[in-house]
Amino acid sequence: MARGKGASRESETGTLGKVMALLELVTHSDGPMRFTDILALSSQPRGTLHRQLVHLVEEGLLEFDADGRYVPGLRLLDLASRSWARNEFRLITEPYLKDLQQMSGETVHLGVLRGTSIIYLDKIEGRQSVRMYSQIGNASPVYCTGVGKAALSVLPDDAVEPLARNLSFNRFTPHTLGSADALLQELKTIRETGVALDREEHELGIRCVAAAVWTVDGSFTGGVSITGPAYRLTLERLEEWTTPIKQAAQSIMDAIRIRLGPRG
Amino acid sequence: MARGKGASRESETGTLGKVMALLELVTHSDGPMRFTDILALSSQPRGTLHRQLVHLVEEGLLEFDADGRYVPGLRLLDLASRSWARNEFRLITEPYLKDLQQMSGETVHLGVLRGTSIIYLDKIEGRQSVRMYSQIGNASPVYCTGVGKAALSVLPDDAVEPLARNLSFNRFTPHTLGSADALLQELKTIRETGVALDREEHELGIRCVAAAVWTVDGSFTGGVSITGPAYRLTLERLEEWTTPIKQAAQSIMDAIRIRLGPRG
DNA sequence: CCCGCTGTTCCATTATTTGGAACACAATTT
DNA sequence: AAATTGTGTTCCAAATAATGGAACAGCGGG
Repeated sequence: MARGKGASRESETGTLGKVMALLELVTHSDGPMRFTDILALSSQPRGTLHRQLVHLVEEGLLEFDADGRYVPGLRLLDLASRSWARNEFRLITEPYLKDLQQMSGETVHLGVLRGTSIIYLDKIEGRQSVRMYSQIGNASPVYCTGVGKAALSVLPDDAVEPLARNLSFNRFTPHTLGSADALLQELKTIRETGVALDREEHELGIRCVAAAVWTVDGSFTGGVSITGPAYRLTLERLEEWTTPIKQAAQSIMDAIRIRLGPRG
Repeated sequence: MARGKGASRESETGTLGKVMALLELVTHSDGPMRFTDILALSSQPRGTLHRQLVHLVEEGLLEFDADGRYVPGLRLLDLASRSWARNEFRLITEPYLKDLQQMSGETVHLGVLRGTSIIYLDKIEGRQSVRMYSQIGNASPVYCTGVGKAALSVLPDDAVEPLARNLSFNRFTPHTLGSADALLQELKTIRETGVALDREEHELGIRCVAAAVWTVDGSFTGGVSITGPAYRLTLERLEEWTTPIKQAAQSIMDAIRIRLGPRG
């Protein structure tokens, strides 16, 4: 009942919430974790922690490797592949992504806003696309990705402000936006031009142009982007692509409206 | 304590088990489900079911779309992408898969046995690899895939028998093996030749050669395969590839042994 | 042989889940 | 328009599962 405006991380979902926090802990770590590693990070008594881990392993969400360390389980893959294969927005968007890819020759992404992250829902690469999963599903910060900034630019003001204020700005490169004010300022420009640029803000040598894609009912807030190495994606190039990417975003939104009715 | 030999689906993992069963139900359905749809399939009282769904939604494992239907949540993507990116066996195997792909020009898979399914851990396609996720993470039956049969062929006898007896054989094509006996018979041949063939047993027009990859401690049982359209993968072609694929499997097992110590 | 580190088990206490029933609300039928 | 059926949501005492402290086991090193 007491769901605040989003200040403190409250409302643990009973047992499930605790177990998921644990799963997230192990999944987001850099490598396999031993019991003690987890114990140190989880602020739970040993007995409890142990039982929760056993449950997660029994469910296949974690695995207990031969060296006695916990690693993410493969059941997650199965669940996720179905989640992805059936995603409505991804299915609708797919052909437009392909068009953008062909037009530009560069890598094209579809991302969606979840909390303070962008989750990449799809990715289409130029030639030999080898490592796809490495990007799809990845959660990246909103404030240093083209799709992230584009998505924020179409949120209502009363939603953007608090979200921006709550971010912790990690300086990935010298160009990364470093404060809520800087971000809000940039969003103004994005609203005027209709496209968001990532000028090596997340990774040095990588630039991108993005346009927002959203539904009025808020069920989807995200964007599409064209990404590539800075030496190919000169500022002139990016400029050239602003029109096609805005058109693509518009076409996608039209398609969503047709497929999903008046919600869009 | 009472973990039977695998006869009846026992040992619900307390609350987590029930909730995961629910998540699986929704995730494995053909499309979005309404509350009532789920209620009909879940044999739980409305109140309970409702709260569980709310919890799953709060955790991002399910989403409640604008039409009031439940769909798999995107948090699964994030969890899975990390599970995949870090998977030890996949990382070790990757270069060998690439070699096989280059040698054959066809699609190459890495799969691992989980229960009575093969989960595809990796896939490398020839040219434009567009739909990757659609295969990675997918769980396919053991008895009608090359990787599945190869994996079974290296299990100890006392493990194969009960597993085979418990399968329900779904006839995907006229060539699908239809009984435990047929499967066990085929496994004999596979043990002799060292490779497993899929002669359009899962999908008409698709053939594959596979070789098993496993560790003696049982922490990995799976295989690699080369898959493609029947008109290109003639029986002579498959024959040609038996040696390279067996060599690749052996190299992978050597690499595992080196990386993981004497476990392999 | 003893010590310290790691992981596992036990069980009374405590908190959460359960599930029946009542409550809303909308769409359909009479 | 009123009644009915179908859907989804809320409530709360009873049943059940999770908790967590402490004791137990195993092992490698000093």
